[in-house]
Amino acid sequence: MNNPLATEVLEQSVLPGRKEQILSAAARLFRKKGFPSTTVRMIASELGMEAASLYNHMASKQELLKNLLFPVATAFTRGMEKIMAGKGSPVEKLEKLVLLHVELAMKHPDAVALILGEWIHLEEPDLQAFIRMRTEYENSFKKILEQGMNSGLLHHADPDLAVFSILSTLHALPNRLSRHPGISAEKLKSELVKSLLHGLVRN
Amino acid sequence: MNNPLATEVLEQSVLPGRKEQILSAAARLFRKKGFPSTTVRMIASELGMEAASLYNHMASKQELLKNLLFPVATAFTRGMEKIMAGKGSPVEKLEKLVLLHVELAMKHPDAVALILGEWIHLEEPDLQAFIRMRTEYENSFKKILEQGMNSGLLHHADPDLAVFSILSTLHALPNRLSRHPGISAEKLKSELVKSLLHGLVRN
DNA sequence: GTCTATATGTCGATAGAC
DNA sequence: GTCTATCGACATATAGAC
Repeated sequence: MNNPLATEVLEQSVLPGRKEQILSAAARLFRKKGFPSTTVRMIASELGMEAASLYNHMASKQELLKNLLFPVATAFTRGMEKIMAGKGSPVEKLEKLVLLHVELAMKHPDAVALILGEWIHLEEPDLQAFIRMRTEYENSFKKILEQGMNSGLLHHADPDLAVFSILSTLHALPNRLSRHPGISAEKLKSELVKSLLHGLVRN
Repeated sequence: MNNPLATEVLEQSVLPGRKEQILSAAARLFRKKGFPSTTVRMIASELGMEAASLYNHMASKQELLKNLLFPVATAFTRGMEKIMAGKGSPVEKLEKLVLLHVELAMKHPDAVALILGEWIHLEEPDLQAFIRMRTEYENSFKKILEQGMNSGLLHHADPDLAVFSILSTLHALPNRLSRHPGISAEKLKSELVKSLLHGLVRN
């Protein structure tokens, strides 16, 4: 990881410093209004300061986006590595992946929400780096699905389409959480596993 | 419908006039770069003209977004009404809904892609009107799911979460199509039905 | 209907006082 | 570390010639 702030941001210390406050406000605004429509004046206003003062804590607005997206992407990558290296059947690994998405979405709803659409506003070379991380994550996901299909635990289906289908839902989780708050991670995970893995139609 | 262009746009005449060319270029750019980051100069440039000339065919950039989003929303609403009024079991209706999303995503990938995230850039009162249409669509979707659960055709599950899960995937369909082109609508629909309705895990 | 020229506003970012 | 003041770039949209 090329960003020393990553763990700091995601572990969200109890007494956030100015940098953490700025990132938090930026995440909320980027999510609500989109990155290009969010002005540095808005971010400053959320913290009761002037726009110029922000530049004592950051280099640019673009840096804020980068420092939100990469810690999230790294957290997903680390989670995937841990799950792939661990024991368990492919089905159990898929359940762990669902839980990973649920937990990160609950812990950092605004930052996680940005991976749905705001990553397109990254500038090079960060944009390519981000896409690369996403592709690797999807490939790992597909590998687990293929293992499940080859071992007979899962029905045979187009693995690319299955990855797309499951990840489309998991990426949208922050939207779901903001509309229906107060659900537990375990409950949400088990409902998602039912819907995503076991299907709705009765046999 | 308050917009006389709607059917015209979605039916995409074989010899598109200037207005249709502008909407088509705008949709492609709004999708690729986002609405706020797309400039009217870019749209004009795609058609080999100057930005000022665009204003002979439109009132504002905002109007372009509106004239792309509402025809799409209306097409989904009309499709839903037709399916709900028709015959068939809840499961068959769900399959028809999947096909509706597949066909609209294939016919108008750029415009349909905008309903994923760009609708937030609508201005009032259009924003409220759009959200209302979306909520009604989701309620109809939920009603069909509940009918399936009550009649024993579907497993009992949280209907709100099921709607969220299925629609998250269907809304992302344009992304899937741009990455894996060349698939037939019927093939894509049947794979999605397998993945979304029947589940992956073998019993 | 398209052009050049421009009005008007806001953006991200910097300079320099305190 | 926060402020006021401001720069230069670029945005949407308009005016008016052709």
